Amino acid sequence: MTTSPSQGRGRRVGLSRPVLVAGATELADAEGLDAVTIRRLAQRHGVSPMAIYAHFSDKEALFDALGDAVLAQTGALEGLGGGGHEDGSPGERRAGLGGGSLGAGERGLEDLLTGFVTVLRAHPVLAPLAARRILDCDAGRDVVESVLTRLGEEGHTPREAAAASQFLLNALVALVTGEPGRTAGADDEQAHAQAVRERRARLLALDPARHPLVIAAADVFADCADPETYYADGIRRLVAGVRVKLAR
Amino acid sequence: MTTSPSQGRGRRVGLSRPVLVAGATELADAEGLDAVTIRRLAQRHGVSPMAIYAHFSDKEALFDALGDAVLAQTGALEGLGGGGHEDGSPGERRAGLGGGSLGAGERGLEDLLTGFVTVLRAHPVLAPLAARRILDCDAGRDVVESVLTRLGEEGHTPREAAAASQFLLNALVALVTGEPGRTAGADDEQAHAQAVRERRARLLALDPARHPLVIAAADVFADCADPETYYADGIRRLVAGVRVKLAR
DNA sequence: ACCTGAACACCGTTCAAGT
DNA sequence: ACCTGAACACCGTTCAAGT
Repeated sequence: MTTSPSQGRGRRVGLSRPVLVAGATELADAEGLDAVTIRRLAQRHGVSPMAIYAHFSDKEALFDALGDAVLAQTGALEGLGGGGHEDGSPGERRAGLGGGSLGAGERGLEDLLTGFVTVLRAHPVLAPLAARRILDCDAGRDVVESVLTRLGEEGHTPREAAAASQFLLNALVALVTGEPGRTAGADDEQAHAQAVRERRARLLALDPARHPLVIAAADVFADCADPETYYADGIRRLVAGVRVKLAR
Repeated sequence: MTTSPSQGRGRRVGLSRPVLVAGATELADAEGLDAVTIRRLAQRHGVSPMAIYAHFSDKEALFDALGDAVLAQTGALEGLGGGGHEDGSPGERRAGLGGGSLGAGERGLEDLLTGFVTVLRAHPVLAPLAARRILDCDAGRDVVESVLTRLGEEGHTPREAAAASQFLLNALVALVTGEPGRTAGADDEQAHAQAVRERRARLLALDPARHPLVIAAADVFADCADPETYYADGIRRLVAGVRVKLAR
């Protein structure tokens, strides 16, 4: 993401964890997670496969690092960990306790989730890896800590807040991985559009007696026409759901 | 799932798609999705790897069939497709139009989602495969059709209902794959308990200045003490979120 | 001390040979 | 016509050999 990676044979000078993570991320973005292979990563950096093991104990460690790297991007966003500088008003931390209405604290939670989902959207195929790592790296825990803080301000008990944060963050990953437009190996715009068209045609060819509503919704299912609205609405619904008072 | 599969060399008599799907499912449940391999599946049924290709064009087709098989289990549940015979009252299909309160139609949607999540929970590692296939097999489309019906009864427009159903079903998969107790290769109870203990200890060892709330919630994050409540609450929140009137 | 090539035990899949 | 074994092009990872 920073500089163009070594091409052809490539110089083997700058081999390091961050460099390899960047290379693996580009590989994943371009060709999917299955393309992220120790051997291909090594080849990409003009090095023997075994050189990778100097930086990652095994493939699982590499994948963990990919998830961690995605989560680390949240640090560059809004006031997550504690040193943010965004548009949100910085002094509303303790406001809106227990309120069910749309008060000041609400905006904070929605902004937080919007920022997180933006990070996940940058590398959709890595989103599941990030989800698995959220409690296993500082950046991920910072996100969770922030969400727990907001939920506590809204009057949730620690247990409730913990369950709710799990719910929220997992659902955000689902939003990203389940985004309608998503096509596995759609490198270019052309292939994507073709896949969407085929998906739509397949739905429209269904038995109208059995699946009338699915057919009527074919356009929505085939492609995500407006991702911004898709995510904004999803987050609105999730936040509203979390605010529901559960019977105990 | 039906009968015990061929063991040892095994008889190669009953080789068929359903038999292979059942074998692959047992393999996935016991050792994870990575253990589902053409070669291991063949060996398990006392047959050459190439014999598998008589029933599935390639590995992707096998995985598709695994997802479809999970979704097919929804047919054995409540009144999903149209010929159900469960506890729910059968005549409330057209009731509760547009109501935002907790009327008759609501119970229907929650029951529907509960049934679906129960099916997914039977084979958690296959849940993502089922999600990808939901619009590509009849059983999956029946579920979607039912959800769309309930949402329409509640006054959603077709577009809204389509987006909401996507949201709901993806979130359910997230609920299952993100269930706290989940441990990758935890065959027995022993290994699971050990993994939970380690996870908890790791959280408790964090810096209390940076992650006080995460530490306080360690128990909730380490294990899902009460799955029934976890899923019931999650579904309640999701349904409530879907009922929210979005500003347009 | 470090990086490497060869090797091992696996993959999915192709293909020509066997019955 | 069907199933198979050998083969090919890949994997992740181990290990002893090179510099």
